[in-house]
Amino acid sequence: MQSTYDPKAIESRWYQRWEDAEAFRPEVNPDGEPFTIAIPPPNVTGVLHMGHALDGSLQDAIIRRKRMQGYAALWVPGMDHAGIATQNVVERDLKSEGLTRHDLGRQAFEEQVWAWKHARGGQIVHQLRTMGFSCDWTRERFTLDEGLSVAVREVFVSLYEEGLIYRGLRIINWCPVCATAISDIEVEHEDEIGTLTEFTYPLEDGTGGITVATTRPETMLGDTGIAVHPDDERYSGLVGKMVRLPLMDRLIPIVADTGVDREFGTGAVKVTPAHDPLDYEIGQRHGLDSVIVIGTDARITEAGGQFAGMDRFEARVAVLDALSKLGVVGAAEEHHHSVGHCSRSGDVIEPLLSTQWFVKTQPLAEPAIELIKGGDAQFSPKRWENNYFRWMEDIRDWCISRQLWWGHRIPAWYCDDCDEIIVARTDVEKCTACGGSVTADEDVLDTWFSSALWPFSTLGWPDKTADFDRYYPTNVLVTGHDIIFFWVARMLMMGVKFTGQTPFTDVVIHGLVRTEDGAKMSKSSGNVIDPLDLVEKYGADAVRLSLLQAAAPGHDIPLDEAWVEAARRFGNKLWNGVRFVTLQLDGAAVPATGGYPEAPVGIDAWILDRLHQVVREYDDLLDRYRFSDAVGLVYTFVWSEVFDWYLELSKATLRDPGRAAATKQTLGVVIRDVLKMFHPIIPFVTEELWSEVVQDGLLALAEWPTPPAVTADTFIAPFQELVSGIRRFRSEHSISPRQRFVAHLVQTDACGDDWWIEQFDALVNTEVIAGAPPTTVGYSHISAPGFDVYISMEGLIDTETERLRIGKAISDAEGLRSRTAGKLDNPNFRGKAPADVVAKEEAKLIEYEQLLGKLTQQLAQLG
RNA sequence: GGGCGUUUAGCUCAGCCUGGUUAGAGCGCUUCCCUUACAAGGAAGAAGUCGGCGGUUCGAAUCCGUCAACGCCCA
Repeated sequence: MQSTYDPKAIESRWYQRWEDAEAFRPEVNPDGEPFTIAIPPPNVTGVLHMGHALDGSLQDAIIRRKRMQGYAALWVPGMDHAGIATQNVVERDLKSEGLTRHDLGRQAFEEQVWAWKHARGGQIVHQLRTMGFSCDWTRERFTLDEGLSVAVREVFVSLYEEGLIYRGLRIINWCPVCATAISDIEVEHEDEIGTLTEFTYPLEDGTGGITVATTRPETMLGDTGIAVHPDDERYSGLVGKMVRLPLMDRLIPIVADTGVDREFGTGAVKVTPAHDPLDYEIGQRHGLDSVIVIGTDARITEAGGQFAGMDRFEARVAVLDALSKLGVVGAAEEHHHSVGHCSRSGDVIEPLLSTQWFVKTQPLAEPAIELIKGGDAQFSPKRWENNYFRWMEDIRDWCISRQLWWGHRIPAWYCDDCDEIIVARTDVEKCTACGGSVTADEDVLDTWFSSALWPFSTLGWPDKTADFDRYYPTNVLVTGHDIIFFWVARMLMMGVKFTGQTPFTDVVIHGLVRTEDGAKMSKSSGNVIDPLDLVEKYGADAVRLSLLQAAAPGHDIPLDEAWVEAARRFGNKLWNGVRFVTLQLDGAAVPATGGYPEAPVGIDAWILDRLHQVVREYDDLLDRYRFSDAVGLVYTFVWSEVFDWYLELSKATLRDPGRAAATKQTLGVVIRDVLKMFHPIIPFVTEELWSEVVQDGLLALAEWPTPPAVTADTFIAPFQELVSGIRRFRSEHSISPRQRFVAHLVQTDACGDDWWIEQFDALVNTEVIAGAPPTTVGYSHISAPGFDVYISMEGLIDTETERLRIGKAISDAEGLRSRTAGKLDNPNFRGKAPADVVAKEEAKLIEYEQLLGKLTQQLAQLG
């Protein structure tokens, strides 16, 4: 073995071997109970970022352990087609050649996107391999695959037939840059400071005017009414009258509507039904016209008269200016309001009256809420359920049509001769009503519509496939809290609707990876940390380990590169620990399973007992998705117990021919089980080390450890305390580690063995004389439960320093004693606390008092 | 306006669900040590009134209430 750990060399060699062995196919455990995870599909345009690295590390930690536990573990990978993003990428390429998609035409454009997908899309799939994620690539899926497209069409048509998908004229969110409608949750609201300006519209009868206020003056071109609250006495005489809309010279009515907020502005509002959701409702109730004055290109339409062709923001200024000239503009004041922006392009959303396809979500939401309430599925951490319920209980219809060319075409055809709309599973050529020719709907579906089907469409649904039968429903879904609404909620709705059961039983929610100082990573602020850079620098294992260490349930993770570096150092530590073991074993292989010593004693029994406890606790934490705690547990166990203590202690035992064999055996199985425990976290280095230790088979396919319970003596903790005490003593007296001295060791409790005497040489460079305490004065005294050590002060110890050392020890011990005594003196504590807690405190009190007695005596003996 | 989260060592964070150890980790800091597994290391140490106030309890970082600051989501 090399003396240093080189992640790059190791990581390049294992992934292919795993795939060659088909290790990631569930068929490796043909008799195992199925365990399935469907990956949150990354965008086909995507490249690996920290979010994917975290999300994948969590899923891999879960699935690798399940595989080792004998489950038929399946992690289904794939990508989604990312309608808008992918179309944008290809359009950008076209633009560099001076072309638009319209120049190519729809079919040629689609071919171009497929060509792009095959040539340059899906980089992320290879990057996921770099991270070591154990997906079954033979089952990789893409949302535009034929099978998944069948699923999409089946769901669309079924929902349409049931009346849960409809086509309708509604105010939708229009993104002028993306040139498509988007759904409500793709709109991000930002608080902005606008100007609330008052205008006065003249009454037709010449008896004055009515003053309204708006932050969007340009929309007045589309006003078709004025609304006031019916109980608003200021305007009660005006309801029913007509006003003359300035600039447009149009007569519009004043109506009374309870939807008007009397406190806002003047209490009278202009009504623009085609460009505001609330106005649209008012317009509907009062039969007002809807005049679209801002088009899909965000410019004023022909209906905007003299302003036609002007950009909406230019028009805002121009309209205001024109109104000023008419003398109808009144007060203007700063106004804080929320403005919707497209989450993809960032452009200001234009509310626009438009005919689109919608999913009627409420009937779908109710059973999906029940899945969680009834315990068929649960969020972890549980508190995210509240978030889910709040959104689901107030859910609004989902606009699913997109004015794009890349995606699942909406399976609707319109008769050219009659009013018939045909929605069908197979393509339609003739009108089913009149036999006339038909025109296909131009639009495609929201990408999330196909993603909502992912857990079952990837397994072959709607066909009754063997995979669907065996691996559905999936067991765990791991994702960030940012897409609970976009994806998790919709999968639950579609899953229960179409398969009759929950698509997954556990929803593990994790946080977002942030920068070291807690800022959100974003391209625009240039603070993005590329996981592949970190992999290059520290190795994929280090990236995985550091993310999992930091992954406290459901919390955001500020990523400090120092953690990644520390994680790589752990890899080096593990590497060298294994190197020590293999040197001791001198070429002998450790069995892949079992091989535990029959009747271990001494340090072997101690470490095997700890191993047993740690595996149990680790399993419990992982079962509860407490990744940070679980990793912390085994990390500390390996470094602080196995390496810092057991390995050091074993050095003495290994020199003893009578005990070396048992310790070698113990070293082998302990390190082997450590590799097993760490494999789901850091697969590459553990697999490499497995090939050195076990020398057979793949760790990825090895059995999860189940070390037997061991009865261990309890001497190790006091012994550790004693060793630390002597080391501290050296440090406090500035005694060089090289300076050897004699220590009289007195054992006050029988330990049943004298193994520790030889340990002093190695651990504290001290010659030990065991037996009775020295009778003369002039000794320093170090105690631990069961042990006393006396060290001659002559030529070694400065009396004044020793006085200070003992004085400090006394005050520390006195603090502990009084704290414990205080509890025990309280009759309520004795009366109400559980007996074992009381007993523990009593034992502590005795220990502290004994220690204090010894220390006081020592101080007295110093003179 | 509604909901959620955060506040613990110089820095970045665990621990709180399920109350009881001398409150932990990494990085940083101080001192010593290149002891043939590892200097990417070892040993020892300093460093925290657990955001404020109030309550429940024999006992609170942990449970409850309240206030403050910061952050996120929804409207």
